[in-house]
Amino acid sequence: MTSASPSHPAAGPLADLWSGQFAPRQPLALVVLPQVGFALAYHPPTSPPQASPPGAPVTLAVPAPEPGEAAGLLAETERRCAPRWVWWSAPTTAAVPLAARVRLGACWDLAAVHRLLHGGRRDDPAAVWAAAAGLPAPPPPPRSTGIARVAQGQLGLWEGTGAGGEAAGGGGAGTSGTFGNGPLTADGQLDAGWLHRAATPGEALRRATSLATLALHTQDRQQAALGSLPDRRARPGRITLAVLTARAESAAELLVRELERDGLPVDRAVAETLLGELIGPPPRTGADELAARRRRDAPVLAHLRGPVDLRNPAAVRAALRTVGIDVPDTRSGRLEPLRDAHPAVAALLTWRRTERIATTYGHRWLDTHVGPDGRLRGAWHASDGAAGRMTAQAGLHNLPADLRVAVVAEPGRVFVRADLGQIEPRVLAVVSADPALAEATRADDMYAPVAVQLGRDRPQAKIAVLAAMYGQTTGSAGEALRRMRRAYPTALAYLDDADAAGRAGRDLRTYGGRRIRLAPAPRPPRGLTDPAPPDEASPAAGGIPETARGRFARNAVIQGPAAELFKAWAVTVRAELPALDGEIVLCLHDELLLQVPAAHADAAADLLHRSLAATATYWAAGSGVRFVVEVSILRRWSDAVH
DNA sequence: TGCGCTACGTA
DNA sequence: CGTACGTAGCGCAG
Repeated sequence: MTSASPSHPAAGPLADLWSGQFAPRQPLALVVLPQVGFALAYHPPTSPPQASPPGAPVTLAVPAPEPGEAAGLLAETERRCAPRWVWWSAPTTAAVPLAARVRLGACWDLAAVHRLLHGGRRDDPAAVWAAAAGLPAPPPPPRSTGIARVAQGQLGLWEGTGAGGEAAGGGGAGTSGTFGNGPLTADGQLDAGWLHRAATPGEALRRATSLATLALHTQDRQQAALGSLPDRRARPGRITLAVLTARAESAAELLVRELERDGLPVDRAVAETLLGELIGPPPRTGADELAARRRRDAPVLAHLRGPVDLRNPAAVRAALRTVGIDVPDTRSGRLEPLRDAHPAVAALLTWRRTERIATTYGHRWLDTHVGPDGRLRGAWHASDGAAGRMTAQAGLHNLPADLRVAVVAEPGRVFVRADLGQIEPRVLAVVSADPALAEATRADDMYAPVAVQLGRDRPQAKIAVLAAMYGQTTGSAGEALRRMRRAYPTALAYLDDADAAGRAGRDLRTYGGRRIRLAPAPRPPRGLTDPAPPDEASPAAGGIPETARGRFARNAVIQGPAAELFKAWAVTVRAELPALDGEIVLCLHDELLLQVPAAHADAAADLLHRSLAATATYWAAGSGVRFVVEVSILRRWSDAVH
C-alpha cells in the first residue's frame, strides 16, 4: 500500500466524508448503479457524539461511469473510513468492488438480516422494507427472469430508459429528510421499480441516494429489533448476540461471493487421470457414451440372468430375487451385509460407487465446473434451509472422498485445514446453559466424561447424546437416554421444548436469533391480477407427521446455532487473512480450508486457533463451554486424517 | 417439461 | 441413531 494515494478527480463529493470524523464501523449505506456511479447515505456526526438524536442523513451522489473508477473510490472510502457498509443485497451491490478485488471489511446485508429476523426465503427490498417498517408483506415481485428480475427486485441495476446522452451530474453533498415523491408509495410500501424508471443517469443517481437513505433507516430498525431479542449473555454495554450474529451473517454473504469468484483449487491433470482410471476416457460421441455404459455394466450383468436395467431400482430388486437375494429395497446399507451372499451383490455395490462418479462427478462435471485456472466454482448460499447453514452447488459440499486427491494447493502454497471437534454437543451445552454438560466440554473428547456420568462406555454415551439431539425413534438407546435425562436435565429440557414447539407448529428462534418457521404460513390475500404467491410454507409445516416435525425442530436449534458459530468464526478468519496473503477456499459446515503461502502456514494455523478463541469468548460468554479445533497443514485435501 | 421417488455423496 | 443439503436417473403425469 502506498501512503500517498493520488487524489481522485471524481472525489469531490467524497471530500467531506474522507476528511471528516467518520467513526470506524459507522453505518454507511451504499447503492451502486453500474456504469453510472454510486450513492451513499450516513448519519451526520454529532458533537459531542451521542449528544443529540441524529439529524437527517447526509447523502452523496458520486458519478463514476467507469467500473474501475467506482471500485477505486469505494476502496479509498474503505481505507479512510472503514465503515460498516449497508446494502440491500450483496450480489448486486458488492459486485463492483468484488470484480475489482476490493475487499470491504464490514457490512450489514439487509436481505440476510431480514431472513435472520423473520425466516422464510423472500428477501427482496420491498419485503425487507415492509417488515422493518411494520407494514404487511407486499405482493411478491413478478416472477420474471434474468436481468429484469434483478433490476426490479434488487435495486442493483439501472439499465437506462432515456437516450443516455446526459452525463451523470448532480454530485455533491446534501440532505434529504423525507422520502416524499420518492421510492415509497402512498401506503408506505417500497416501490421497487422506482429506480428503474429514472429517465436519465443523473436522475437514477439522485433516486439512488433516496434508496441509500431508506437502507440506512432500515438498518436502524433491524438493529433495534435484533437488540430487543432476549439474550442471556446481555450486560450493560455489551452488544447483544443477535446483533453480532447479524454482522457475521452479513459478512458471510460477502465471504460466499468471494468463494464463488475464486473457487477451490483443483489439479485438473490429477482429476483427469483419476477419472480415466475409474470410468475411462471422456466420451467424444453418443456412441462412446453408450459403449462406456455397457463396459461399466458388464461385470454386474455377468452375475445376473437376462437384460437388467441397473439404473432402475425395481428392476435391480427383481433381478436380485431371481438369484435368491430378497430385499425390501436396494440401498447400499441394505445390501452391504449381503455382500458375500452372492457375487452379484458385491459387483453391484462396486458399480454404484463408480456410477456415482461417472454420472455426477465425471468428465462433464470437470468441464462444467472447473475453470481453465484450475478452480472448481459453484454457487453458494450463506444461509440456507431451515437451520441457516451454508450450502454450495457443483459438488463442493458432497465431493466423494475418492476425488479429494485432486484438490491440490497451488505452487508455493499450502492448505491449512481446521475442523471443529464435536461442535454440536458443545453447542447444545451453550444454548441450553446446562452446567453439567458445560463441564463435560472441558475435555478434548467430551464423550469420555459423559460416559463416566452415564455409567456407560463411550460408544453408548455418544449414541445417547445423538439420540437426545436428533430424536431417535427406534429405541435402542432407551436406558442410556433415561440416564442422559437424569445427568443433563437442562439440556434435555431445552431439546424437549424445541420438540414440543415443532409438534405444535410454534415458531422458534435459535440462540443467535434466527427465526425458524414452524407455523403454517398465512396465505396472503390475493388480488385478481396478482400472480400466485410463492411457496413460503416452511418445510416443517406441511403435511409432515408430528414426530418428524419434532425431530426437525430438535435438530434445528442445534444445527442452526452451530452454523451461526461456524460463520462467526469463518468471517473472523477472513478479516485477518489478507495480512497473510491467504484466502478461504472452502467452508464445510464445521471445517474451514484455507490456502496460504507455504511460509505463512504456521501463522495461518495460529490465526485459526486465535479466531476460534475470540469468537467463542463472546458467543459462549458465561457458559463455561470450551470449543476445540484440529488444525493441519496439507498439500492436498486427501492428506487430511479423518 | 415438471415432479416424486430412489439412491447416494458430504457434514 | 437422526438431521440437513445437492445431484442424477427413472417413471409417470401433463
